[in-house]
Amino acid sequence: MSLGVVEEQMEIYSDSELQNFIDGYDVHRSNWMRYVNPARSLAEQNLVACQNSRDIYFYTIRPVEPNQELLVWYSQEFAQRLCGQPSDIKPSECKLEYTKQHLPQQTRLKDKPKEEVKEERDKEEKIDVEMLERDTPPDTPDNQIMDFSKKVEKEEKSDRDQENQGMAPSPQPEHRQPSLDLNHPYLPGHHPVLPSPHRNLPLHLHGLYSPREGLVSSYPFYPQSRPINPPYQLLPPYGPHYPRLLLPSYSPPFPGMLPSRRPLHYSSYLSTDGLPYPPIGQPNLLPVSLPYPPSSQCGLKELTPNVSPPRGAPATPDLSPLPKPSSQHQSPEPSPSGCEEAMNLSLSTTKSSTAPRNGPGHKSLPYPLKKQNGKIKYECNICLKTFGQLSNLKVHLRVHSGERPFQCNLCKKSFTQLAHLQKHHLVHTGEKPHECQVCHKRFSSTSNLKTHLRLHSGEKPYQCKMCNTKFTQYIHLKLHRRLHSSRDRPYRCQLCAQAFFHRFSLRIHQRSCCLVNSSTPLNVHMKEMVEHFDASQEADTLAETATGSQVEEAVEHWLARTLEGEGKEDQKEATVLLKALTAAINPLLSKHLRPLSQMLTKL
DNA sequence: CTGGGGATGGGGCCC
DNA sequence: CGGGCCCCATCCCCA
Repeated sequence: MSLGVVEEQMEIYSDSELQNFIDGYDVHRSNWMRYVNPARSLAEQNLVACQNSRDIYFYTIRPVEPNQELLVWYSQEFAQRLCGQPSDIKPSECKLEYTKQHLPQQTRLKDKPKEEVKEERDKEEKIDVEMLERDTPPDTPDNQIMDFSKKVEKEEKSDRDQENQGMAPSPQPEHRQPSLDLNHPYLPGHHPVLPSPHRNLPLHLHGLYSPREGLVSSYPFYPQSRPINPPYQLLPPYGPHYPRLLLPSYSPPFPGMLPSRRPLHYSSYLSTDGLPYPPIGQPNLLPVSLPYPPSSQCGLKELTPNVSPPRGAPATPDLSPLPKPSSQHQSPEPSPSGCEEAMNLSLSTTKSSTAPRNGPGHKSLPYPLKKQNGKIKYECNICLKTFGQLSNLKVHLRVHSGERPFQCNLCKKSFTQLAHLQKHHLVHTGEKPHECQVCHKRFSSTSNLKTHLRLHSGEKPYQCKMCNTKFTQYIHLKLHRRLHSSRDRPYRCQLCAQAFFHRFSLRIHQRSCCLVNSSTPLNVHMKEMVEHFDASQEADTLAETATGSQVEEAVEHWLARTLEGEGKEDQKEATVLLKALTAAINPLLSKHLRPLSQMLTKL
């Protein structure tokens, strides 16, 4: 096998109905045909394909040596034969649709009048041979291949008949190098295309469809208005926080293997356990791209193309992560229609079944939808945050992608939002538009003014729960807390090593939260409460020899003070905790401790 | 150590 | 859908 195994998926349509389907993805179901690749030239081919009715046959035209790649040259003759078979499909009605996302717009060809005639004939009946392709790192085991294929899209009329060999970029030596493939099979739509003819040309279709024959290609992510040369030439490096492996929106090759979607993080895919896909042999060789599109032109106006590219590569919508499996396709059968449906769990497809399929978003909505309280929420697939508006999510995604489209032309700092850049400009101008009405001191930001206003109002919203010291700024409270943690705590629990200032605190701790499963959230909360009480004024004023009832009284007092102004839910929870605490404090109540602990655990 | 201010990040929401 | 505005949170620096 040469570098870059290309596996194909071929679909034969008649009257827009899937008639036959050859699946080369499922290693368990496919045969040798999955290893058939497109030849780059006529001379290279060692395999010839032909269609007979709804079947596709391949035969060798020369000896195929071991480890030699199976290569098919889809010649013009083949196209004619394909359409001319005595099937129920008339030759003149043959149409092949082919789309590659990363096909550059340059490869499109101008319409030719002949094609229009053909289009008329297309209306009667047609064959759609969909070829899906994926590139695989050369040494990726077959059973460890992720589906990088890009499903063929229907094209709009204007996109039809635009391709022929002559105007396509001249073939170059094939670059089936991992370094390319690993980064770019899912180049964002506005990103450039790899130099490889494998990307630049619909290699499968070399010679298969001349313009006369109505080769149809559509590049839904390369709208005509989109500049050919994108501002960012290559996928920029990613921040370490960003998942190296992101899934395309394309449905999995093994739908039945999909686990329940919830909760599903990207990390889930990275895990070796319960992979929805076959294990990935070499994750580093997998395509790296973002699951979401950039905010299209948004922000780019702020950045000239030659400035440092965003760290996160914007991606096309169909780079979205896996759509959530729906109940409609529980079948493990990897049918193409199933794939389609899985992909169609998208906003765009819910709009209208008659909507053109060629636009971005046809295949999948890169923004998983969620319903919360009857309202549609857009969920970030990376951190699972939800947003009420799609635009908010899009902006948020820059956090993960590292995209910072708004750059200051003075200091070259870049920002995720235009508003942030605008605020930043005040640094350079020295402008302080926000004035304190009390002391007339001016501030550059409203938030800083608000913080300042607390000085006048005396408001100190940040209070240390351990010592009740209040602060105007949260950062001050955080710094203050370090003091508590640095103090010596002589009483250490032998079970969990937690230390306390007071012996009675240790006693409460050992009789309550350390007795039950310490990993339950409520128990963790309880541990914190004991810890806070231990550092409180009430605890400090208690003698180490205090009786159980005295400790209990101090706890109640501390809790009441702490809960001042807290919400009812917090108070209710605290009440439960208090019962547990007092039970632990008072030996007479200790007999109730176990059921109480069990109750807490269940909570 | 506390407190004040500057600067920035990021989300919500309206237009 | 994106821009604009507002808000809160956070970090850093310095007195």
